Amino acid sequence: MLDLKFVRENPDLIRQAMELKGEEADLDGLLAKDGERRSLLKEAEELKQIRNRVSKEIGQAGGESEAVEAKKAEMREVSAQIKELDEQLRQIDSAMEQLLLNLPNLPDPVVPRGSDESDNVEVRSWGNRPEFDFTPLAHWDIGANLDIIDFPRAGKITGSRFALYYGAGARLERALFNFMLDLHTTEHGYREVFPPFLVNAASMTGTGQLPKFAEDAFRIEGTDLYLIPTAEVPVTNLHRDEILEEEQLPLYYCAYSACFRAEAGAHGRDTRGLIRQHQFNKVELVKFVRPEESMDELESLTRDAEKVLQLLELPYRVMLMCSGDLGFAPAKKYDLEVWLPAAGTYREISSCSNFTDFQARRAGIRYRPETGKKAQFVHTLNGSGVAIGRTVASILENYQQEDGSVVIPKVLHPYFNGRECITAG
RNA sequence: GGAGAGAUGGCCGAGUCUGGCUGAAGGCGCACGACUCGAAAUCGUGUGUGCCGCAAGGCACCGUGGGUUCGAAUCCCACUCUCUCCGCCA
Repeated sequence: MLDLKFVRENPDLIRQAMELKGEEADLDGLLAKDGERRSLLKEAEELKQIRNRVSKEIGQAGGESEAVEAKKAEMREVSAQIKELDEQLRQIDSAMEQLLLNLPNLPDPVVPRGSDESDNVEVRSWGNRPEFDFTPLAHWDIGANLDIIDFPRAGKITGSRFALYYGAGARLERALFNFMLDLHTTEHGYREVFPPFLVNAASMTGTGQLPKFAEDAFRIEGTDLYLIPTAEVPVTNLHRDEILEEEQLPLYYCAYSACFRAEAGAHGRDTRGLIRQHQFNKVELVKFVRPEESMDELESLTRDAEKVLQLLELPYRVMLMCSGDLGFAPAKKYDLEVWLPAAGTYREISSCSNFTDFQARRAGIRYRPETGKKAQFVHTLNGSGVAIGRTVASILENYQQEDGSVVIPKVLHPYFNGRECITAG
């Protein structure tokens, strides 16, 4: 969310940002309501001032008299007017709130202009893509051949876009999030959090999933609760409506969670395999930082996520998102894309964003720069560290052998009792 | 699920029965000043947030939302959350 005063004073900047991001929002409607609100507010407050003054007089007068009765009668009328104005104000406020919640964050000046993913800029790449002297299989075939991933039965039990793991497959999933949590907590200084997987609407609004992206989330019928699309939601909302001490910053958290996404609007895309599931596992990194440090913190957050892929020896590249592919809430974002040999493409496996004060303002997360000074909004960041399902897909494909087996990345051996290879049977 | 208690400022905690001069006593913490070579202790002063306004100033906020009243932290209703006891349960 943007500051209302800022919006009022810089409508052109907002218009430019929406243009760059390709976002639509009713800015003119918001500005019109803002003017209307201020005049109503003035009127209401003047009446309240009168009421406060006269009520005090009535109290001081004590007892009953004709003069007092006259004042009461008069204030009855004033109160009725106030009630009416307050009702109008309430409606305008909530309408403005909705409009404000639908304005996108401003892109950082360094973000390249562009309309879609083809305009993203490769910042660096790492690792050597494996060369095969056979035709590499897609991970869903490898998983089926080894009998470690079962899509048909997951479909029977639940439906499409769900997966079921057996044996070494299940263990690989578990090994990966243990490995990632261990790495981030011991090497990168993150505090581990194990959050609820259901959150309320206020939390979803705080991080920006609501109100704009309601159809992307699973909602529990008859409740105010949503299945989390990412641990970003519960973890960022840890400090909702709090004022942090400056010495606490920066705060680094990492969390494993299952993630649930409705994938509305993705019909027919990535229908096979682990790439696009309604439920997947992920280790998420979340930071709360001082505003002046957030861009540096984005760099180190991205490096922390990259380290996972480096240790797993999976080739990847880092993409700087262009304005058109940036999305609603981030000011700046890097995607990590991992190599998938069967498709011969890089696929997003992590998304690292600096939201500046956009989420902090929605969620009321502030810090006090100096005792006695005014509290101000922190900057929040998060990034996948990394998505597990896509990591499994990438490992199966990059580490596959001609005989159908899959070598287990070295760094995972301790999580497999030293086992080095997944074979059929 | 049943019975009861509670929710007040950064924290603790009065005020609620008996509505008004209470944005809210007192304490802690914090900031500044005095004392000190320096510190502790002590003393003094100050210390919430948001909104409107060029300003002076005004308005709002005592869990949330309604209601009663000239006037609500205080009375009434609903809801949410917390705690205690009982029941049930992985």
